[in-house]
Amino acid sequence: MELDERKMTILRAIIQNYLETGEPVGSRTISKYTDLNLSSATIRNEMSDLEEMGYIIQPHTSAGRIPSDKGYRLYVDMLMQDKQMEMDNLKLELNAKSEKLDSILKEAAKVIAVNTNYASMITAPRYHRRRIKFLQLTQVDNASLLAVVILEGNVVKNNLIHVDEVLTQETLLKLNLMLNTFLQGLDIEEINASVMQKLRTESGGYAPLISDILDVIATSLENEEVEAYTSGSTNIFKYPELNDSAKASNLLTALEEKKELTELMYQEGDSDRGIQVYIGDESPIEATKDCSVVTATYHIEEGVYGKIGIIGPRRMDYKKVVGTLQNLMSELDQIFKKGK
Amino acid sequence: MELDERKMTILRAIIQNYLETGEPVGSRTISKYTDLNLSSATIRNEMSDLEEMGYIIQPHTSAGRIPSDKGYRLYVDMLMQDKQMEMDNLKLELNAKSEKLDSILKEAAKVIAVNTNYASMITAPRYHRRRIKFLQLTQVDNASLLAVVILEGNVVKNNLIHVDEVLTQETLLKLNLMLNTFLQGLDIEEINASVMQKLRTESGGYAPLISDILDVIATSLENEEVEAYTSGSTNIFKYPELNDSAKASNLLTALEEKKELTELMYQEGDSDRGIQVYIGDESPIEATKDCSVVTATYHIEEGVYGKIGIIGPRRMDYKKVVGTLQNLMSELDQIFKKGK
DNA sequence: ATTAGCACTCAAATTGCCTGAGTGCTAACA
DNA sequence: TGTTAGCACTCAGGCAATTTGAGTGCTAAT
Repeated sequence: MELDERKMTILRAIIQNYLETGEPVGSRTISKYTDLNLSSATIRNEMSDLEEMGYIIQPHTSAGRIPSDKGYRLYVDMLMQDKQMEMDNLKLELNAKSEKLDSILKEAAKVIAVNTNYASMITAPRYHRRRIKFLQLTQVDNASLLAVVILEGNVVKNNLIHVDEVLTQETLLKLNLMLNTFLQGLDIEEINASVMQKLRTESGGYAPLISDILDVIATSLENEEVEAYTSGSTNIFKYPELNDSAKASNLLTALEEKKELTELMYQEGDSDRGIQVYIGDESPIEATKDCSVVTATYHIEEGVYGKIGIIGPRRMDYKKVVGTLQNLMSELDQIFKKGK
Repeated sequence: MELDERKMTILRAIIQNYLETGEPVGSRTISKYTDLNLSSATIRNEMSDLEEMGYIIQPHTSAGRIPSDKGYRLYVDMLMQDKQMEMDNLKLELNAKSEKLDSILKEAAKVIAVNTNYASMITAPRYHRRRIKFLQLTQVDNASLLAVVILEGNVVKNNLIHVDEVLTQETLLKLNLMLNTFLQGLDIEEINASVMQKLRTESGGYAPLISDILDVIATSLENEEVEAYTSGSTNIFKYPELNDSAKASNLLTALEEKKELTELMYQEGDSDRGIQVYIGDESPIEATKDCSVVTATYHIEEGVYGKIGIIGPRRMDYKKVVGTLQNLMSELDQIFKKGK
């Protein structure tokens, strides 16, 4: 059987109607809805065909039809082809003077959630391949040193390190110089045993201190779970089909834990494949089997990028979501470019 | 009418039973439950009295009784009097080497949520009256300065500031020295116009830069919404009485927004009144009208403290919750004392 | 190829009935 | 005078029967 023009029109009508109402849609509705001027009976025949082909489903005999995952998939693929999305013009309202990564991200998550009425999540750029740009030790008081590490992309990490002795200004200066000389430009994985060994011998009497410092820096950078911010998770209550307590609880737990979702977002290998859409069972993780997830990538610079995700019901307004994401992506790209 | 010993026993029995089951409790249950050896009929009479006094409520004719807010209140007050709480011994598993405030707090929130099976929230210590301990500018690259501010309690804040010119090492050193001399030991509110004026004149050619810097520092410290972390918000699904979608949605929104809850926690003026319990309508905020909220204070040092809150159903296991909070409070107090 | 008509199906809402838990009251008892 | 047994009454919740209405599939006519 062939998926001709008319069948497509009908399918699209079914999907769009279902997106709006969330109720199974019947033949009569379609007959009025479209401008095909066909009677409900004809539509019925076509719908029967569409069902046979697997694009729509009858939840039970004598109910209307709803799109299957396959149907959604077709619809989404069509959408993605005509790139011309209408975008509402969203703006991040940010404190321009000082750029704080996390507040940008939080804001972005919120903007998305509010605009789309779905749940959103955004991950901080991944440390992976992020290089050390600058590094500094400072004596804060008798017992503690402050270690500040700035990574490419101007991500700042700081750690307090407890020490037993007070270091002189001179020693600190020496240590700082040394640390920077040896570590600048390296990414975390490149700080291997040989580099560390060299540092230790160079440091003269301060080998144990250096070890400590490297240790703290390394663990604080490595152990870093990818930071992630969610927003609008309660939006899911707006969609009755997610609104039974078991499903809602699962989803909310996933949103609270974030870990699994982060994996989902990064799971397509490391490359940036633009906007990805997971419909229902297509998703590799259990928690979102009843939802759709749309993810996108934003860039800070070569090899440093983060992800944005939108989680909503299967009958998500894909058009709007994709548009919003594209918009936000470019907005973020711009912000980070300016920051450089 | 008087609330004699026997009535108290019965009331306590009713509450305890209701805490366990969540179902209205009837006279027969109590007759068996307590060791008073009274028939259900007698209990009925007593219950009728208790209801008249407002300690218990009948959700509908011919159902059992449930505690009223007044009843809970009495129960909680009694609890608070015999301080001897059993505490399960919870331990924060923390990376001992570097102490990062936010990870301690996150961990604490989680520990509470897991231990109690309620939702928890913890706020970072309030900046209020927090003094500047140390302050440093560093040139990161051609276009940006890094400003690190360490506050009492070893809370570290950092900000990148964009500049147009490259400063020499010497200038930086001078600026740093100056900033520290003038600002050390001040709290945010003490940085007033006169201090700023003095700084500007002292700085010679760098007045505009200084203004910028002060601006960034001040706004970043002032605008800081009190940071707050929540955990276990999905625990509320475990309690059927909160589990209808309207209530759940409200509560979860409040937990996500955090703002209102933060206000609740700090609303009792600034002093530390130990453990506070808000039962149902006693709470000043709308979102928790169907819940109980228990808050406690932990201390970092004089005048610097944060709050912990537990949000659960009215029939919360107050005994356990209060115990857990006391335990955690002392645990936190200890951690921060060690850190000093 | 399209349509009107009709019989059929099934979920959801409505109704009525029953049951069991629980109460309040009264009269009897210690 | 406080306690208890007994009984009538209430009401939520569960269950089954019934109705309703939206929607389908099929067939015969156009």
